[in-house]
Amino acid sequence: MQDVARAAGVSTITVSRVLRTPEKVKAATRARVVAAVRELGYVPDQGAGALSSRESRLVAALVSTLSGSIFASTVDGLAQSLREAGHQLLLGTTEYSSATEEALVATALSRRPDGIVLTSGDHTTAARSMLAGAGIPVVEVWELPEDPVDMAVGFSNQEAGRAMTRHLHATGRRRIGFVGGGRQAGRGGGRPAAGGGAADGDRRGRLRRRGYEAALAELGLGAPRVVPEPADGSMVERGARDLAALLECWPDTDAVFCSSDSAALGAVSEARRRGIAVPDRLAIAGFGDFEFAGELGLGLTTVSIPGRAIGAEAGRMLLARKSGEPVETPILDLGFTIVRRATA
Amino acid sequence: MQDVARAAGVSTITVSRVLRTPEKVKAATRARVVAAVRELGYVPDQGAGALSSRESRLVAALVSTLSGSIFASTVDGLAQSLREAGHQLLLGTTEYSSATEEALVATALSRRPDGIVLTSGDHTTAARSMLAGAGIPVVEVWELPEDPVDMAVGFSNQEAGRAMTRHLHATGRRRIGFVGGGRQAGRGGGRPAAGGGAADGDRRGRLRRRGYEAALAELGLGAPRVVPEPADGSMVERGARDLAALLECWPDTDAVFCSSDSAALGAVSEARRRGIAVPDRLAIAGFGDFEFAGELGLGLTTVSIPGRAIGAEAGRMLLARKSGEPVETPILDLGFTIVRRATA
DNA sequence: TTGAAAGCGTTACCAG
DNA sequence: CTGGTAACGCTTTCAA
Repeated sequence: MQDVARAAGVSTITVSRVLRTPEKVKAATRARVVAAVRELGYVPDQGAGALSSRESRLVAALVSTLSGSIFASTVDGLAQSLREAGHQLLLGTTEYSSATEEALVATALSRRPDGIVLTSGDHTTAARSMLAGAGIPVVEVWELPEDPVDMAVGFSNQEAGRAMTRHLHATGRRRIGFVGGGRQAGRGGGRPAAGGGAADGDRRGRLRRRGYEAALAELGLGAPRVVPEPADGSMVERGARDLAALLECWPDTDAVFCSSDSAALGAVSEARRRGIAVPDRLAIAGFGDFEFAGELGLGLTTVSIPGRAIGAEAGRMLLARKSGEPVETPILDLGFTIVRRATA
Repeated sequence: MQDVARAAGVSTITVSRVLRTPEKVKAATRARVVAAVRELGYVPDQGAGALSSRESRLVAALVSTLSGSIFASTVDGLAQSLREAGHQLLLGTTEYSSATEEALVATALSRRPDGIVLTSGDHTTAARSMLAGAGIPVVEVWELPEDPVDMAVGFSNQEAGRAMTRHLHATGRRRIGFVGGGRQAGRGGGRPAAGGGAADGDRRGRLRRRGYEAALAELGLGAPRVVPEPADGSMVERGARDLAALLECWPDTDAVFCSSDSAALGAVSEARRRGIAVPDRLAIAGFGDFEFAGELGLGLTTVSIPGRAIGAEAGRMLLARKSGEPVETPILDLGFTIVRRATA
């Protein structure tokens, strides 16, 4: 910056002003500075600027994973809305471990971001207190926590599970099972089904399952039909194996709600292998409306989630809050849509 | 940091040492400092540290998009390998515009990252010179550019196109078409098929198409069969429409190589709609080995790419270079695999 | 409209 | 093993 100042015959602060508030500098001076900047290929150091101005123009996002159709579009939407507002995105992946999340919250905060986005509603107490103490806006996405740290954008996973179960009931099904999610709490054990494409944390899957169970109770459909210990492997494989196990226990099952489209894909495959007519003998519903859901005569009935919009809104809320604007809906429910296709 | 120092009865530099090089501080002192850090909930400011040490522990990644099964796992792999090495990821999305990329290169460099990863092989001259002038390691991923800026990790898209075309030939096909990629250069116009899920830039699609054309020539299979102006819309839709158009022009086509699995999915759907037997009457091959490729009796024959490994390797190369280790293979070909399933 | 001085929170360098 | 001092590159605040 000093080089630029020297070349333009001004002081460094004038260079700074040309870059940040050009209208406050006389046109002639500005032109000289701009020329010098170009000439020297000067790229300002935002880190130094942040240190001085106490504004980093950085937003951190902590997601469990990017693989597997779930959060990628949310991050994409977030990155885009931040870019348009001149902010940058610091990304961390927690791999579904809240211990890792806690560590990442610390490293993220050490960059002094102007805000932070989390794709998880449950945090360690240490993480929560760091977040609260950071004094920056926090947005939790993809669910609507009962006890949000600050703001939230998402939808009710429980309502989604309930709604789909009721949809299955409305189409005449009475013996409805649940596949591919909701590992028992306290079960411990390894990370949730890796690779899969649908894993989005036990927590949310459990919420959808709770909605399923609530609907069963409301509708008087008897006890839940869930295989106790989900298989390992990818979500697709798990959907297949869970369905097999489920039919083992309850052969008369006439519908299953799968915790993700990937699991539903596996379940549909398994049903076809067994010669079970879908949906005539067995209705299958998914969750997520992944790319493949509408294709191939598969026509998967599923729940569609506005993933990209969630990210974009999170960015907007964060920046609004930062610039002091009041955020009218700090807990924003973007809802979900039941997409009725062929399988249910 | 001063507060911590005061609380522990030491100087700030000792606090710094406890945090960065604990072994250089006497155990007793260290314990006092650690206690004070915990007590006060002190989180060091890495930005300030970076300014002082000229080491940001930040790596920037510029990808075209995260949506759509292509780069998500690469970014995931990168984030993970960086995290394990104590570095953080700064993410930007270019939305397939090299003008946006140029702007993002500038903003990324303004954070003084220790390295930068790009999912594109073509950059504006301005971008190239900024990258070269930054004096940091650069890794281009997902292709092996002829004229790399610095290092590269990926595979040959052209070879992949050639290999799959030869595979189709080896299975007896002689009238082979190409679907779903390779918009004509210089055509201008809007961004490449959005949403799709398979779009990974015109450039790489074009390379695969070039490989397809090379194979046709080598094998004496006549002129390429490509519809001149690809349809808009999602990649899946585009695959369907392109196939329809292709069969319009060359009704006797007996195989198509689709530039992505999404396009192949659309093509398979279209073929089924038309009652065309796959693969008996028409073989269909994809690219990418997306999650759905192996399922549903679809059994899509495709090309599998080690996306996650590409990201992980990119991180490793970057950090190796940074720490002065020699990088034995600055242009790393991770190859591809032809996955033969049912459709071809 | 422009500039000088004083930091921002940390680490490098050199002493002790 | 520990500390003082001087940066790092920028912006804020106050003057001119």
